[in-house]
Amino acid sequence: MGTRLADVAAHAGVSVQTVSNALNNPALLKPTTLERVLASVDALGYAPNIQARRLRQRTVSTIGLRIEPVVDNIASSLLDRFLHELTAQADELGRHVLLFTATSDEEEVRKIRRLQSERAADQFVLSGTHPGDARVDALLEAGLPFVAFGRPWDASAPHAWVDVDGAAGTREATEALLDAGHRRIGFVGWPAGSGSGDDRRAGWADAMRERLGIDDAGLERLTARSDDRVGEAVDATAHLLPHVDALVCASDSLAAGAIAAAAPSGRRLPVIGFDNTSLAAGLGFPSIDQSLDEVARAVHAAFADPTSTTLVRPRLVRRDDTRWGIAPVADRGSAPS
Amino acid sequence: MGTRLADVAAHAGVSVQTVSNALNNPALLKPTTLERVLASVDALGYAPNIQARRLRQRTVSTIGLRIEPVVDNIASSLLDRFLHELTAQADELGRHVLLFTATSDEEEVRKIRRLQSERAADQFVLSGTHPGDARVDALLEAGLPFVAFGRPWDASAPHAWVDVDGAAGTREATEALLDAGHRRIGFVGWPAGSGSGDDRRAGWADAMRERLGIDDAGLERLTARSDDRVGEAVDATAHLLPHVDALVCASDSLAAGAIAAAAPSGRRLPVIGFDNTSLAAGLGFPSIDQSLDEVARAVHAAFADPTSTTLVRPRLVRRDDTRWGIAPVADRGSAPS
DNA sequence: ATGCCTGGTTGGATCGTTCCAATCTTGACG
DNA sequence: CGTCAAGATTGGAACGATCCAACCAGGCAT
Repeated sequence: MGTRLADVAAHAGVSVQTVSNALNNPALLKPTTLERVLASVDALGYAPNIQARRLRQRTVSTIGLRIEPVVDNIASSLLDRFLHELTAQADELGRHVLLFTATSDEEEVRKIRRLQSERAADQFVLSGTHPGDARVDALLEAGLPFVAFGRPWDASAPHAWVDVDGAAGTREATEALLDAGHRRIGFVGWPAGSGSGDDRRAGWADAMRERLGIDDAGLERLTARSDDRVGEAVDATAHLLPHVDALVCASDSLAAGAIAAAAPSGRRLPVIGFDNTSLAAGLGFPSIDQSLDEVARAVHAAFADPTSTTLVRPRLVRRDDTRWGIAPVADRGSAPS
Repeated sequence: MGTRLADVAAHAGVSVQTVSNALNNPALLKPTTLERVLASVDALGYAPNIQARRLRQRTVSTIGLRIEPVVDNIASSLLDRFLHELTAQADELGRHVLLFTATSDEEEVRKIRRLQSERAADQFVLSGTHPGDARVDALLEAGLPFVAFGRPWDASAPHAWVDVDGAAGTREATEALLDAGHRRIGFVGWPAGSGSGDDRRAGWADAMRERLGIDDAGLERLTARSDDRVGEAVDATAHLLPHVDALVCASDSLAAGAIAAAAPSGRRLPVIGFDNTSLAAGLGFPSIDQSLDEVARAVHAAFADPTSTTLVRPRLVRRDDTRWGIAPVADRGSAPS
């Protein structure tokens, strides 16, 4: 509990500084002294007072991360998983993760400023960057060290970022369906202009263009758009269903909506979601997983190298659950002709 | 950035101590000085160095909380929501939340010890306490300040805790179904012996006994049990379906399984889940919500009063979504005779 | 022997705040 | 007009670590 460096020093018969060196710079000590000191350290169960260290070193190695207030939506689970990975890895790197909440981007920037100036955190992660994001420029201008989870849509200066290659994910999903014999593969996405939504559609579109030679007009006819809610997606996909034999979706909510829309007909329609949330796991449909462990790894690395930029490749998680009339991806039997 | 108490003091023409008092104990100052000092404070944009304060005060007002490593399950989302609430309220109380991960209860205790002795956190939340939980006794013995989220199943000494009254929740759900005219209301739960699982079943059982006079044998015939996975729940509820006209479930996963099992028949069967996770929101079935905001509030309060024990009442969230053949709770039309 | 260098070790100052006790004001009152 | 108490302000010592520069022993060259 209350053992200080001085106690260990007295116990080992050396100076305070030597004990400090034993822990932080062991190479400086004569091997025999080192051994003796370390023995005293764990004889007394000493652990350094982290606050004192931080005060002296003028660094807190703490990552500040905003989390959203609770809402009844599904999207947040993605950030939660990222948070878990980030924390697990931070443990090993001797970093800490400090959470705070904010209800708007402006408030987030204010709180980051505050945390920085009161030295509660000295590194920040901006998650969910989007086109027109004012946070990036605000932090750049203030000279605050941060890594963005999300590519720079329109930042005025370069900065460290990590993002998931959504297009690569939907492309993989689309090609898996093509390989399984499907041809009329539809896409259910969000309204245009959302950055990552457009990115996800692009992967599907590219694959369809390349492999089947479909033109833009044709692609548009295979596309449905809806806000990210199951209920709305049900309605939005209804008109698309007669014309497709498989679906790639920009999110699991949309996928769930599509499945709900298709269920009454009794058809076996392969549907692939995005983000691999609990919704996909629960309903049992395949989904594209964002590899958040890799994202977290890249974020940690980016704190050391502020010029780093990383695009992580997501991977398709297959599921062979056939409840709800969901057909597994590789189920050739469900592919017409 | 680097403005210190001393800078403010110089600017305002007072001593360092006076500035400190202005911020922490304003009543001590003459109103005119107070005003002058505060003016200097925000003229210079001063924010106290939190590390220095913690070092001096020998207290860090930081709550340590373990989060589970990522797994593909649904249960974790509950803890995540609790985390969000806890954090949001901590912000306002000047507390911080520090996360760490552990893969076993033993590791959790070790890490808590460590965080305590290095003064990284000085308050802890133990979540998901269960019968036979060794963590509680370990922390009690070590004299570490903690609040349990979960009642004390077999702790050897009293301690602060907060829990959700699961029985009250399932009772409310059951009574809502009874009021809607249902009589043969089944229960889908976990294998006996899980503490909170037994608690949730008790609420349903009590209501059925009191209102319909069903005996234990009868209740047992209306019960299905399954591990907390959608797939298993589908199989486990199959035999129950012919004998019930509504279901109360111990979790949303179980509810989703029950709904999946009932879907093929085309029946409109009201199903109520527990925890109000994204699965319930996504599929659109009613669920019992744990009121995690109240839980978080009680946890914060318990840190101030270590003898505090709180049982929070959950509330039924109704949904009138009829996809999947889920009937809304109050839908009399679906209630037979 | 004197000086010099290098590997080990040490003392003292410092990070920025709050605690504690002492000092200075002020005003009321005999 | 001096005394005393309460009110307001202040100086200095902590909190517990690391930084920095200085010290010491001894091996080697001069």
